Amino acid sequence: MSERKNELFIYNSLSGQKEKFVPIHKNFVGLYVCGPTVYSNVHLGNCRTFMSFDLVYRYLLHLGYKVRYVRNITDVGHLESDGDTGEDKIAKRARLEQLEPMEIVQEYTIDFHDVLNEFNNLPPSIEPTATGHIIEQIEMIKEIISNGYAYEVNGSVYFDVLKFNEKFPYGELSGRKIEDLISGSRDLDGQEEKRNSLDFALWKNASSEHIMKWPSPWGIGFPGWHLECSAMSTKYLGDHFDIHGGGMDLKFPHHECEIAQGCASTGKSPVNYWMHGNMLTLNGRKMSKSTGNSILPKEMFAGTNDQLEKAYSPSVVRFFTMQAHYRSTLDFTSEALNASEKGFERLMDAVSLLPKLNSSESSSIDVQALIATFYTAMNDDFNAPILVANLFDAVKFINSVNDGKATVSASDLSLLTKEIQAFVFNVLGLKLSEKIEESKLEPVMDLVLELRQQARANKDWTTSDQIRDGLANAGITVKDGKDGSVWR
RNA sequence: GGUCUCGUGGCCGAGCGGUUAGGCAGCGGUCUGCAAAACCGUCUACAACGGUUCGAAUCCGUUCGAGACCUCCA
Repeated sequence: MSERKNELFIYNSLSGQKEKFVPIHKNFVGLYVCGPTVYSNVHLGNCRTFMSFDLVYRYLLHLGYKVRYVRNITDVGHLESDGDTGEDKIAKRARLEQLEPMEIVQEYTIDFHDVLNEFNNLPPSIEPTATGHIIEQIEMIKEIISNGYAYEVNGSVYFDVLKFNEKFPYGELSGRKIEDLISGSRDLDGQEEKRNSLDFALWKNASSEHIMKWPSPWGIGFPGWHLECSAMSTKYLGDHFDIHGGGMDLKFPHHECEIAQGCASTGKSPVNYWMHGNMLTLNGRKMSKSTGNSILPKEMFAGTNDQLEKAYSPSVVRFFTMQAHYRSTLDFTSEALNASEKGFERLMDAVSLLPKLNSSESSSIDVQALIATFYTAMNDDFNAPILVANLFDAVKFINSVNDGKATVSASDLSLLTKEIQAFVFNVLGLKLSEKIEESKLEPVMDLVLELRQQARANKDWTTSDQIRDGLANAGITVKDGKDGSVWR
């Protein structure tokens, strides 16, 4: 599939248009995605972003790229509020729960991994933590200071945005003009140390009661939030790499600051392609921890949230997110989920049918052309909804072959099977619905269906319906086809 | 207040200058002991008003509505 690599286009937030993807090093891709701050449980909105980039990662792998995927864990330095006076989020949580900060970090890191694993996200190649890279962050601050783009005040170091803007465009990514930013910024407490309110902290002096702190050339303190991503992406991907992703809400100021830090320390912009995933909305509003407008994955799998009619499996939720483009907002409702669940089952039924199909002399449709549409969709900025629509064309074809209303040649069948399985399982990351002890159940079901078939042959509908209803109560659906019955 | 995005049929959601997106739901058939599934057919669209164009959901303008960012958030 290597020739298909040359046809991938990615929407670059920096330029505002789709650009042909050309990696810095042939066949290799460096991908960095901003991870979570582990001070509470991840909600569904967070998960959508990580699923979006999981799709990107998976498709790049499918195209044959060797991808180094780095996604951080923020375990220090993320302040609770603006003005750089707020408490560290993790430290605050630790104080409230009377725990060590690292106990908080551990608890929610495990939760994060569990949930992403449920959604069948591939783990990143490297998952660095901010606290594990204090030295790298200090080194980067030193470089920025020596290049003249940062200054120290009372043991804290701030990035000098106005000075930086003289040489580099600040606000390029988010499309902001520095004058607007200056006039639009509010006066907040605790900013006396800064030369300008736009300046952001690279290092913060820690008060004596502060729990998480480290020694530095400027005294005891802790790193600013924006710095960790710059330090860790540089360490593992170099000072210039291919793709940087994250949620739309990180575009400003976080990613803007990352660009500034990169330029200020190395003289060049750190990233070629910036990608931003859009938000998941609930009741028309962004899902958000701080406003409480969110649903937790565990509530979803258990069906315990009042906003949901019932429980939904991780694969259904994943399929639901894949039916919308990653750059569009997606509205979350039980009704939409129900529709996705039905569609998901139909897709998976067809996929399971694939190996059981009989081949013919020739194919009644152009199978190669059908497969090509899968690539066309994904090459157009990872357009998963189009891919899904095209897969449903394949579903129709598969069912028609199964009904004897269409034909497929042996070679086309093996090709189609290979590609569909690749796109459904490897690219979209969907899984067949979790079946209960299928290996043990299989012979039992064969026996039960055989008995029912005998009853049907004798026109003993009472017995046959009794078996069908009984199985339905056990969560097993029986479908009667021309060539006998199947169950699922 | 500033910057920006969006407004598609009952619901979710693609498309972004000329073709049926797709899924779910609905309706009519085929099949079936019945049901389910599957298949075939079918109905609802592009917020409003102007403009550009041979042609606009798609480009431009205005209005209305919703949302995001500007402050922690994926």
